[in-house]
Amino acid sequence: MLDPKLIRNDIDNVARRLKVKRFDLDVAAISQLEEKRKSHQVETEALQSERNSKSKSIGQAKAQGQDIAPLLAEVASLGDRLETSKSTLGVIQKELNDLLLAVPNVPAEDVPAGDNEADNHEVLVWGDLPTFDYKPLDHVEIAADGAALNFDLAAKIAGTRFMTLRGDLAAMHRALIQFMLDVHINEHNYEEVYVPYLVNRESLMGTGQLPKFEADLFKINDARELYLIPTAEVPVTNIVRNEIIKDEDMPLKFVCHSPCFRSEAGSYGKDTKGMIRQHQFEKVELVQMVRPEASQQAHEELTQHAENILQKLQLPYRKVILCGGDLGFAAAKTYDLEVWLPGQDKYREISSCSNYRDFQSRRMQARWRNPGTDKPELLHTLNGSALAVGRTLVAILENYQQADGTVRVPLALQPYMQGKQELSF
RNA sequence: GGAGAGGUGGCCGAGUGGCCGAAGGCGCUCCCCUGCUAAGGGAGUAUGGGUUUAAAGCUCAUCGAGGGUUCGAAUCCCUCCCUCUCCGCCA
Repeated sequence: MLDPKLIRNDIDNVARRLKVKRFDLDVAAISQLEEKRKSHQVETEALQSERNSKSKSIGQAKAQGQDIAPLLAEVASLGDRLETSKSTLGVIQKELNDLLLAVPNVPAEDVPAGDNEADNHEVLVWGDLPTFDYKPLDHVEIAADGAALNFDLAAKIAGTRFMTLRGDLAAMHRALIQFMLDVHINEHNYEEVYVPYLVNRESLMGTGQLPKFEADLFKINDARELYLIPTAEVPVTNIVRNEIIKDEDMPLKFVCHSPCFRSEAGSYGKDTKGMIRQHQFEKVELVQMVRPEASQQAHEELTQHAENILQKLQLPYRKVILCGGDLGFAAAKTYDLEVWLPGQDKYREISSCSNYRDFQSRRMQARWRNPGTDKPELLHTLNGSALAVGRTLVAILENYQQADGTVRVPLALQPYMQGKQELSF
């Protein structure tokens, strides 16, 4: 959520900046509602104040044994007026709030203009693309012939957009998770957390998935109204919801492995083949809560932490900064890391690292105590995949494939696989 | 799943209709006293919002959450959530 004060005082500027994100802020509707809100709130609070003081004097009169009937008469009509005023205010506030909850974050100053993926700017390219003396296979051709990777089996068990892994491939999948966690914990100084995979509405509101993107989520069909997490970002970031973090505990740096569940409504027809787009996948997620002035620097570092995984695995990739039109709802700025997939002959997203600034914090009331002012202030949140495990597996299969149909195990991963150097299918 | 007890400020804990945003204690901050240590005295110490910006002032809300009763609710009623104890079940 954007700062209501900013929207009140500088709405045209906010609208202008949101244009970069291809979002049309309804300035007229908001200004009008805001005006109504103000007058009704002032009126309601005045009535409340009056009622409070009258009630107090009734109490005092009663304590002194005086007749309170005249006072009661005085207050009689107050209740109704207050009731009316309150409910009108409630309606206005809800309307305004619903409107504001649907307004995306303002992009950072250095976010390039653009409509979609095609307009993202390349920041760097890393690694040499592998060369093959045959047409490189895609991961499905490499692994799905045998039992190692099986979509039909998963379809029987669950449905489309699921997969099963068996044997060495399942082990490599697990090894990747372990490897990534170890690097982030030991080299990048993150604290590992384990969190619920089912979360409530408030948590999803906090990070911005709700109310706008309900269709992308799997919802549990019972009275508890829980949702399967689409990313560990949701439970991990919500650790600080309604909290005031001590300055000496900042910044908080969490790493979390979790499964992710996405309904991917509207994605049908895209990536129907293979494990690129699944309803369930594993991810190792980095989350940071930092002092506001530190978030830009933290964003660069966090992205570098994700890049380090790709570099250790010797996977060629490029880093792009998302243009306004491609930027997510809650993000102020995002770097995507795209890994090279020889089977597709292109770069594909494997990580997305975002700075949310105070957008999520404001929704969550996540604060830190600024020692300069000694007051609670909104902190900044960031997160990034480091990395999406399934897509990393795809990248290894395709980049490390050999003419005889086997796949080499990246050097960094071998200690996590009992020294195994090669997978065959 | 069954039975019971609870949820109050950073923590402990009082409060069962008005004088309560909340006693008292602990902790923390500042000051005083004291040649160290220990002890003692005083003051302060929740969060969010509104009031055209900031500060002050004024004001509203918040005692797990949401409704209700009442002129007035931490306190009474209803629903939900959570915690604890015992029994059952269980990885």
